[in-house]
Amino acid sequence: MENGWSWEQKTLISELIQGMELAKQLRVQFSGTSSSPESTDMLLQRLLNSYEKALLILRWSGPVGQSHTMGVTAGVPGSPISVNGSPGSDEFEKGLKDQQELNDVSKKRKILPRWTDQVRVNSETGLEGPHDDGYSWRKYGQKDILGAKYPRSYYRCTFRITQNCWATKQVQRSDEDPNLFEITYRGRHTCSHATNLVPAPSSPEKQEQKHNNSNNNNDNQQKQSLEILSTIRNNLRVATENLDNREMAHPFSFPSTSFGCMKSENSHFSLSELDNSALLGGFPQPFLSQASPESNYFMASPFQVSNFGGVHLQHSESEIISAHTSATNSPILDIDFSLDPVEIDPNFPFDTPGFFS
DNA sequence: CCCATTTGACCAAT
DNA sequence: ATTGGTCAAATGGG
Repeated sequence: MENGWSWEQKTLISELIQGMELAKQLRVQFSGTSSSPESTDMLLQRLLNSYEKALLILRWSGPVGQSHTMGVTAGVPGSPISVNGSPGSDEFEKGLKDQQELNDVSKKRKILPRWTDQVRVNSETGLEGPHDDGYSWRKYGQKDILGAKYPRSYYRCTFRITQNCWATKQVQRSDEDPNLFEITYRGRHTCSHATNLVPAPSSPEKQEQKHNNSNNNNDNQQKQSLEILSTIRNNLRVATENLDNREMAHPFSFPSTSFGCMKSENSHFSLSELDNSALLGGFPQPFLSQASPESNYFMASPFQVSNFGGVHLQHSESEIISAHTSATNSPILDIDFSLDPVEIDPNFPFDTPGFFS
């Protein structure tokens, strides 16, 4: 299956990614040394931002002749770490095989898009874990893995119930390098259409959910708004926690709510990020922030990329667009009862709201 | 009291 | 039977 990208485009992308990876490695090295001047960090960050933007622009313009029916074709993958031994092509083949099998026999297995990312954590900077990738996760399990030194943690989206968001992730600490975490994402977030959470109560205190509820379009959203509030609370908390980091150097600060299940503490969003949010109808992705591995792929082709900047896409179910856009206001229950959420993959990547300019 | 995490049990896939 | 993944009761924090 061809994804529509020309060879030149692919090459261009890979070159950009490579440059970005190198820049990130450089930054890691610099951040290790205490003697790195502040300006170096900032320069590197700006360098990375430039890469981000370039990649974004490239992808927004899309592959040549690509039909944009699927909306955004790809997000820029996040936080590529080292290029070390990433089994890119193997994974690609694997994904391809899976996909073929999936097409041939409609296996009723729940195969969600899955990709892994690696996050390195500066252990001494008070950062406790790789966990803040911009989404609200709820831990639901932990398991000792055979042959692994550290247990694996299982997280699901906080909004699984209320918004039928089936994104999950697994966090596995690396054996040899305890500062390295491998995070496997499964499924994508569909929780952002929590609509009217835009009014960011600048006071995170327990405002009455009921009041907001009247603002909410539906009746069954009571619990939802409650969770939203808690998310907002989390946002604020995290935002303050992370202030110590290098993130301070970043010119853009986000209104700390607004994005569904997204947390917005990744303050080094670039302008392109803002554009994203707008284009995607409030469905931002924490692109590329080195601290935010959550890099959602939104691609028309199930396996457009196999190894994109350190993010290994393992396989991806073909995207089924269940278009509950803002027009449909009660999509959750509908999906809940009429469709198997897993099989249908209620993810609605983006119905290309952004492409009509 | 509410909510998130912990943790052993359970289940499903090899 | 073993292992990875999820559930859900218990626990603990705010």
